[in-house]
Amino acid sequence: MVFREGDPALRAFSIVEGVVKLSRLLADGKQQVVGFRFPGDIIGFGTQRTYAFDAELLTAGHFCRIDRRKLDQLLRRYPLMERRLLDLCLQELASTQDHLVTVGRRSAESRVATFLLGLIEVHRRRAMPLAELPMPMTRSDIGDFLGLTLETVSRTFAAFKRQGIIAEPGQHKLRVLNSDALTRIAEGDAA
Amino acid sequence: MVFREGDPALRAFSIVEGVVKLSRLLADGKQQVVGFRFPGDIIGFGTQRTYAFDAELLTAGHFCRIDRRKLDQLLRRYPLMERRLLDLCLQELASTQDHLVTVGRRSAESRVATFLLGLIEVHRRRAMPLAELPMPMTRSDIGDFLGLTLETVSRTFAAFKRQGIIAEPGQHKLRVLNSDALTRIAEGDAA
DNA sequence: CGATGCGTTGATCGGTATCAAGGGGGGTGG
DNA sequence: CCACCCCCCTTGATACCGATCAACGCATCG
Repeated sequence: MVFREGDPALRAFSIVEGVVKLSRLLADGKQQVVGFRFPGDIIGFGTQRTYAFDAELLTAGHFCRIDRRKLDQLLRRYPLMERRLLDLCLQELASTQDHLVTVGRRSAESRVATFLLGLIEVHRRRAMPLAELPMPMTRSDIGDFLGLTLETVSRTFAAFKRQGIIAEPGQHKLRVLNSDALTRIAEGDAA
Repeated sequence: MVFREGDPALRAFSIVEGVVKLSRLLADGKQQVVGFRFPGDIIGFGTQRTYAFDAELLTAGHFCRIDRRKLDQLLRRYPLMERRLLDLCLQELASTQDHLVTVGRRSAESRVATFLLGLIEVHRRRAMPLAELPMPMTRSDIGDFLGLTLETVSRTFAAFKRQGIIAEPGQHKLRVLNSDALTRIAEGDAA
């Protein structure tokens, strides 16, 4: 765990290495994953007293820790930084809204396809090799992200493999063989 | 319409009067409502070139229009305002994440109950009379907000009325008779 | 007076959850 | 080094919730 929902928010973290799962716990023990974060992302920044969600490291990794008070000092000295944080926050808001659309209105197949396309996009933006993507999250994590059970996620992965759309050459490794098909499936079931 | 997704974002709006529905359009014509906004809220602020969603007025109302360029000037003059905007954005982010939890992991009954509790909360915070809340959104709007069909929303309202939990004394008017029951239903089906 | 939009209710279907059983891999301790 | 355990994944059978299809009532408006 990096930090937990409700902990006093004493510092922000810039991810140097590793993948982080952000999630909220429900009363009945279920969790909703609100997002995954990758190297270069900043988590836990903001102005609230406590963190709004759990952050858990899915792989080995390390951070650049940023003390909140020092951050505040920096912000006072360099007002432009505040603008950057606002940008960041707006981006997160937009992506959370996107995700809401996915979870609210799409079939299981379409959700999983959207998730996989997102993974590709993350790696493309970081100019990482696309042939074989690391995918450190478990079926259960993915299910909690997409609002599905882990069984449904597993079945959907199996179906995509049968159709030759993806392959899993090893544990937590993903190869995308037909991203056009994924795009089609993500956009709607027709076709 | 106040503005549409993709329009150049030339100004922000502070809602003086009225209820606004924020939504995104999907490829297949469906829409996902990402939130409702009420008097006192500010919409369309930010740093992006274009608006990230549609904004539609559900009732008569009017705004205080804020020119983007003037806003930028203000921000340069009063850096503290930027902090306020960041706060606002973080709050929206948190509420969108909450909503994601609702849509992703809950039953139809629980979603509707959560929606109604949210309505109450909005009015409580504005110190408005709670006996009879205005509820200008249609069943369809509510369905698109909660990731349900309008029929399911209608049936759930009917069930709540039968159980004496709510009443609708008129068009777009809501009376909550048993908010404890709503809280119980919202938290989980058990009980 | 017809048209249109919103709401209600009923019947049926299907997708996904749930329940269940078993396999495999990696880590730990004996 | 090996055996065991735990966690994750897979696959199957079944149930159920909510979507879909359909018909109708009611108000508002032209």
